[in-house]
Amino acid sequence: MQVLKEEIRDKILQIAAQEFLEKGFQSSSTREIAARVNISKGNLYNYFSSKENLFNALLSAFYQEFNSFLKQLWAHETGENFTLENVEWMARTVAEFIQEHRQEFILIMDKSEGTKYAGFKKETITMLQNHFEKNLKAIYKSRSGSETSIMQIIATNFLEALLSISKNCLNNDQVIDNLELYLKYHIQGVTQFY
Amino acid sequence: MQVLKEEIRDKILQIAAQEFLEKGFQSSSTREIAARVNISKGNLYNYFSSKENLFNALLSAFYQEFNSFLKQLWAHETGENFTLENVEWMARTVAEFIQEHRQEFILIMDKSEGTKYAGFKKETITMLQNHFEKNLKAIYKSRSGSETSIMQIIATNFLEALLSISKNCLNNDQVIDNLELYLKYHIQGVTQFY
Amino acid sequence: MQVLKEEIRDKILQIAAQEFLEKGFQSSSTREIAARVNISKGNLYNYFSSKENLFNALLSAFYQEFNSFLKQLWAHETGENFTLENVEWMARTVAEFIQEHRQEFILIMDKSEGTKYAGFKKETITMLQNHFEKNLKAIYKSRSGSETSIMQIIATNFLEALLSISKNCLNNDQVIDNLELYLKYHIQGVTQFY
Amino acid sequence: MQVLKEEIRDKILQIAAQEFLEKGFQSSSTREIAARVNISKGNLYNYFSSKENLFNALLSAFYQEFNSFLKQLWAHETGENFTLENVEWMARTVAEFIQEHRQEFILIMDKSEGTKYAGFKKETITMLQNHFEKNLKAIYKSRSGSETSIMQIIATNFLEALLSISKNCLNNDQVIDNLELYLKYHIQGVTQFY
DNA sequence: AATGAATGAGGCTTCATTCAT
DNA sequence: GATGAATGAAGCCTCATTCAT
Repeated sequence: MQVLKEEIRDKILQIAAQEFLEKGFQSSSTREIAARVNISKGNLYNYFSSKENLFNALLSAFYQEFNSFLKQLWAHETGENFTLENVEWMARTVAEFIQEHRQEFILIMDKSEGTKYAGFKKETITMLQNHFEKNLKAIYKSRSGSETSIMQIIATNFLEALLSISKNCLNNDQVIDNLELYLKYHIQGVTQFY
Repeated sequence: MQVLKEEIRDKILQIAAQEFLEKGFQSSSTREIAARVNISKGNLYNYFSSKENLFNALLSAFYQEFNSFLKQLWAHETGENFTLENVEWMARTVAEFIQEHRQEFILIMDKSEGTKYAGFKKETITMLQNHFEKNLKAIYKSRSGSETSIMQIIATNFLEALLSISKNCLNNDQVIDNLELYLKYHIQGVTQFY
Repeated sequence: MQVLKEEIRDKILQIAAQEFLEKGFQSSSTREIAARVNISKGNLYNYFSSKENLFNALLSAFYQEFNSFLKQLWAHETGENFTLENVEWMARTVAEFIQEHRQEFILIMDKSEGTKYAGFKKETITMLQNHFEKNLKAIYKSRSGSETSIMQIIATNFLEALLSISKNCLNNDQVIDNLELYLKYHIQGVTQFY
Repeated sequence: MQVLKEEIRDKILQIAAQEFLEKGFQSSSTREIAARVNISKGNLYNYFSSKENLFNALLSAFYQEFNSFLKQLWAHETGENFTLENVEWMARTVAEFIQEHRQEFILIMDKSEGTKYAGFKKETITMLQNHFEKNLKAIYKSRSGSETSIMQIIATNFLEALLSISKNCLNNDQVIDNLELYLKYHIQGVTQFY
């Protein structure tokens, strides 16, 4: 029954990802993961030193990449963001990223309650919101600190759209297609505020 | 004694709603709820036969109402859905509904992991999607069962927008304001598809 | 089988004390304690919120008392410490204290590795050592910080003598007898250093 | 290969001794020992068939030696035990022994909880006690089996003094110095009982 | 109806030891 | 001999639920 270490490690990561995706971090159990991997509870800890650690192993690389990715995205912005060219470029860029990081994106945004990434979704939405609020017509700006801005809602939407695409799209073309359509929808909807 | 019982039952429901809203179903504990209600753990089970049962009690009425509400909403649709008048009416109607059912809406959509309502959000999105897909230009229709339609994404967005508003808006005016803005954004974005 | 709460609580404390005395804190197990008390693991935690907490419950009162006791003891010192009268008084005082706190004294001094009391023995010995080093002939004083003073050894001895008596003496008379003898031994042995 | 084996075996023993001294038998882990020796956990079991076995290997030789040493010590006793000469001889003899067997002495007396040597300290104290009780004035003799003799306490002290010196003294001169001082203290204190 | 003690399964984790390679 | 993956019992603790009172 001796199996190569890499194989088992990969299988753990794969099954853990499935479990976490299905139930979220808190509701997943190491016992269940070990059982599905077909190893003993104890052996799991030869590969990952804790449940949270196992979760992090799925995300730490992604975390770095995602932040770089966002920077790169904002950097590309010019005065003419909504040209056809630009939208297409953005759709392709984001689509590629999503395609490669489907699982991680969902995990970090939607399944990380109880881990150090728990607040990441909110942070990202706030970042998007701040970004969206630049150049906003004065009339639509959030009036006082405690009030909700329409841009918070739209930023949430934006992230949820990416999540939705991550959850449901299987191949790259689909992702690009849907993203482009979504961006058109978003841009057309959003122009009235600028 | 009947009166007393009703009081306790109501208080349990109220506190339980708070707990579930804060922590979600799985991470809430009957112990904590009983403690905050100021009754014994045992007595809780005289009112609700299980934790899930208590959760359901918060939602069963809402579940019916929500479905009726949606039907009523669709029923009102005419050929001219996107008139100013219509949008305003819809914003007011939905705002009123949200205002009255804030808690239940958030609970059923976002805090029901581990209960029989766990899949309700997905179902609702599918229902919205189907609705949105009526009258859609042929070119945008989802091509096969397993593929994602742009309308699935937009339906997700729609629901998330309502959730975001539910979570963040405190008074009715705010809800209406934000809903109207969101609907404008949504409609303007969406018209290209029809 | 329903038993009064106090009875169970007392039985837990009693059995826990036995276990801790036999094996020390670290090597004792909550499972074993619960089994010997004849309750479930879970029920133990209705009475004490953790293993360390259970240990502390055995000692917290004693900890206060012991410190007061030492202060009281030092306060009584005069220039003529080694009079027959004084020694007898001290023997009686300490004997009484030990008689009442046999278990706690042993637990805190010898069985507390892994708890917040782990360092208490060392601290107490240092305190005794400092006390003994007052009025010491210059020649016997510890020469540099890192070297051992004979008074450290004698302080250790002093504490171990009390421990030995705690562990082995059953009735009050015995305790007094042995303490008096020990004090004579100690004093006669120690005078040469002053 | 024989040479290699011996080297590893020795290194295991050396590191194990350090670990056991630091943490005691129960709290030391084979994993840590193997890691510090730079061999695999599995290989450790080629040299020692269990954790306890490894502990025993550190002590079995010493166990014999210690008993011989005590016999030799007692054998040297004459009617005039407390002459300056005698005390100096004893201090030197014991000091030499301690200096050579520091680790083993501490291990067997203070770090053997959970091994077959757990009771050795008590046994040794009893042996010392019996020795000290020879020639004791009748009045001080322990009266019945279950009662404590002052000599039990003093024997405990004696052993603890040796332990204290073992733990704290670094070079031979210090050991001799402190032992001599302790013996003076002990003898001067003890003569009253004879 | 009310209490809260009691249960037992399950949660995460560690560790001595075994065993296939 | 050597490796280190694998095991499984045990460790501490939590929690929904039941039950004697």
